Amino acid sequence: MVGRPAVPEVIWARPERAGRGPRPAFSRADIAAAAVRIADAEGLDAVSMRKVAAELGCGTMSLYNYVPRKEDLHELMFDAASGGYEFPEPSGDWRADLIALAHQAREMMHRHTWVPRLMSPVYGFSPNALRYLEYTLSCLDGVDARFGEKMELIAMVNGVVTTYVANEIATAERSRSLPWSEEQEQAARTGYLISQIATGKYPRMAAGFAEDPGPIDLDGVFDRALHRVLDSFDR
Amino acid sequence: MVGRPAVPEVIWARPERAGRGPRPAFSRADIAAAAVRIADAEGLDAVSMRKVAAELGCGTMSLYNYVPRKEDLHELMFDAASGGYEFPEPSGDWRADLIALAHQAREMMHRHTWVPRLMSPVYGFSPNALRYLEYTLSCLDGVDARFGEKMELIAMVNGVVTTYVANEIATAERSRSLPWSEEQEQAARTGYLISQIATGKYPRMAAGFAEDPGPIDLDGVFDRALHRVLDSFDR
DNA sequence: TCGCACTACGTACGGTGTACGTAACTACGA
DNA sequence: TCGTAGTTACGTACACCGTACGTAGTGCGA
Repeated sequence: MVGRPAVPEVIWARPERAGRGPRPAFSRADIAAAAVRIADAEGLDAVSMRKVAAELGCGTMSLYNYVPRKEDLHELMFDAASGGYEFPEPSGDWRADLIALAHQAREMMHRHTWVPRLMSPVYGFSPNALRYLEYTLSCLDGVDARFGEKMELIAMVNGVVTTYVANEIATAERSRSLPWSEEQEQAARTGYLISQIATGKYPRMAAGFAEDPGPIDLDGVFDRALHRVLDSFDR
Repeated sequence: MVGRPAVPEVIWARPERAGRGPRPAFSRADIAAAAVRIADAEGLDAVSMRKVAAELGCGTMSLYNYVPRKEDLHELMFDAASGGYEFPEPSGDWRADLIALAHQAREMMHRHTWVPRLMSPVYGFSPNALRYLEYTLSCLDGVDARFGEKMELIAMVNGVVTTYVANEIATAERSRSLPWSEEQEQAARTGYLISQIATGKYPRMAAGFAEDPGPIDLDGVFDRALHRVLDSFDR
């Protein structure tokens, strides 16, 4: 009898080791690490129950003893990726602290490009997500604001980070599953865009692209957006 | 011979009607509408090539004459959902105009809850996306800013709308595929959260939730975030 | 009129998540 | 101490997915 429940269950509420029966061959960390290895190497879509089980060296259905649904595997992955943060003692300058944390998050997502895609479906509070949240709140200890306001600030910062990194990554991550190169794809897209602009139906876009400011400075765009959000809370 | 290309291609660059052969039985709008019907009724994951073909009343593989890859079907869906905007003459108050547009977008995403999930993978410039962009730029005609700055503003506004609506929707959209009710799921999640907070490991979250400000005012959260973004460009 | 590019679509392949059944194993209650 | 209940392990099977490929019919351009 496989222990899949007929009632909602948070995977983190399950004990890693049940009382009876043989001792589990793998820990949650083992499983998460295997899934993360696959996702890093071949992309999130390559993470299947079969492949993770093979990576662990066990039968496919054995995995279901540890992870009742694939969604829970994603939750393990997200938590594992969130486990690498450094939480230095808050400096007293909450803006600087949040900026540093946002940069950590951005770097993590560049290392694990599948994380932004997991942000929407995974809305749970995994252990490392809770640690992250608590630390962020600690950075705001000196700020005179209600809890709700602080949470809104944190949500906006996290939102900006996720949104912007997702955009930065989009092309690269997409091209993994395509039978042609990223450059070819880009060329086709921009070619169509240029042809559309050339129709004259979009004069403002035409004027804008005529300026040609050279390649986009992604770091600058990210930092400006981040600073704007922080400024908007810093009246 | 099915006309699937070995080279990248933007679906919008394809002519709807080829010269030779029998006239196509469906238009792109027909196909998009069928897919949208399914997604609205059963969720995005229920949109498969087979189901869309069945909804149209044709064989599965016939659909590939119109839509070379499933990704293109998503692009059609996104464009169809973006086709319902109203673009009133800009009032001269760009903040008000962008707020109105953001509210339109939010309402659209509440009607078509699958749109936020399509925002990341679909990064193309569909016809209606271009119209939307051009209109947004026209709202900023009087603003003294470079093209790049305006685009950054638009990106932030769109980002906020998508992020926030995605969060608003997450629970409801998720619960569609689950064998239990949304309320049961919520209860399990918050139950775990409470148990974690009760451990004392997260004192700031504990203190915050102890305040208990009642149910979250989603409209207010959305509007505040939107206003903050606009303010940050309005020095 | 010829030929070719197109439409239509059935079949088939390799993949997916996971329900279910069976066998081995171990900690707990008696 | 000894069942036995609950766990681990895992093979098989089902329904579904995207889509490659082949074939037949259709109608425009030459």
